[in-house]
Amino acid sequence: MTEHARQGGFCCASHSGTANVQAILDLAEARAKDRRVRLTPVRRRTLEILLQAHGALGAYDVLERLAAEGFGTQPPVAYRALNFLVENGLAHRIRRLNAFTACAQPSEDHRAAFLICESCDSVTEAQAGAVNAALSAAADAAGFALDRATIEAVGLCRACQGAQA
Amino acid sequence: MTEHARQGGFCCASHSGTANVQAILDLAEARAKDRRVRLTPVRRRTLEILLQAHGALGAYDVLERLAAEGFGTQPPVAYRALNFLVENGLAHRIRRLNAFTACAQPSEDHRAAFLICESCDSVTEAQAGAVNAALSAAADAAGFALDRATIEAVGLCRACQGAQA
DNA sequence: GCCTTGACTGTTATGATATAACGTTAGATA
DNA sequence: TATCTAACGTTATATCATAACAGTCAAGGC
Repeated sequence: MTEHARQGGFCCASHSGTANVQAILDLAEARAKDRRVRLTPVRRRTLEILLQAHGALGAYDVLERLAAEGFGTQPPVAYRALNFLVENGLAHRIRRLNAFTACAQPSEDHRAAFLICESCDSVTEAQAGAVNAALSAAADAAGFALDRATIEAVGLCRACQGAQA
Repeated sequence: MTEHARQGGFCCASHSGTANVQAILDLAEARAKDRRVRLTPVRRRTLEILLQAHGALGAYDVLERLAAEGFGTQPPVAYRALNFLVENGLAHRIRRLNAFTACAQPSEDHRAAFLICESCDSVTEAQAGAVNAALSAAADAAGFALDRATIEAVGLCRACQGAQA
């Protein structure tokens, strides 16, 4: 699974609009200040790497890039930065892919659901308000105190549906 | 994470009622016949192991038990049996725990959601009809052709809420 | 400004999870 | 029974993740 590479070909509209990247980095800075945590160089660079990536990146993919730029070369370097970003709502962990992706709308406390394309491995954040509401209801019914949830859908993205048809 | 052991203490009502185990095994046999697949000894035993377990088991936990009973000793033995069960709707993979659990209601094509207790690691299947409906709607809205989904909630089960209060 | 303190970084080492590939065995079926 | 394919068990290796520790740096008290 080393290659989550979707490097070639066209890019989905929602990702890596350059303006957007800058906006998110600014927001990350602001949030760090708010929360009294530090968006250090590795952390910031890790976020940039995720933002520039098409689709989700594995921790070792991120590590490779960080190492190439003079940051540490060992797994904990990547995992720590990634965990920081996840804890601070700047990135998400995609469990099905053992991978991470930048949060597309870090401004909302949005408890995202993810749409993972089986064909091109792209990951899209979906509006998950209704899904989470339904899940809350199901949890309530079971007497379960819900804290957080992983919601990951697998299927075909719009582009790949066309390609397969 | 080798020890998902919740061996001691009381048992949740939904699991390992012995009668229930037999019923599920019978159903598994029937389904195998239906589908023209074989519920071989390893596969059957693997299902039993999952049914007898409290909570989810890691592949290596299952392997250990299988090996002790004279089945193969290497990881693929467990993974193949577990994947067979998952593919045939007799077990579920819990990604957050890197673990597997027997399906509690294999008779329904129920696309389950899971409620994972942070305190005791118990895993409960929840009614997920509404959740899946909401997810389908969100996928539709994004032009995404949904095939299947992972829905895993983390929080506190009823018993552990009491214990923590 | 200087020192203390705690957070952060990078490292070594190891643990945990998962699969590829191949030869052998056993079931189905013609 | 001969043949074919699915399943099994193995070796080997890939992949993902964290524990523990030493050195470094930034922020706040003095």
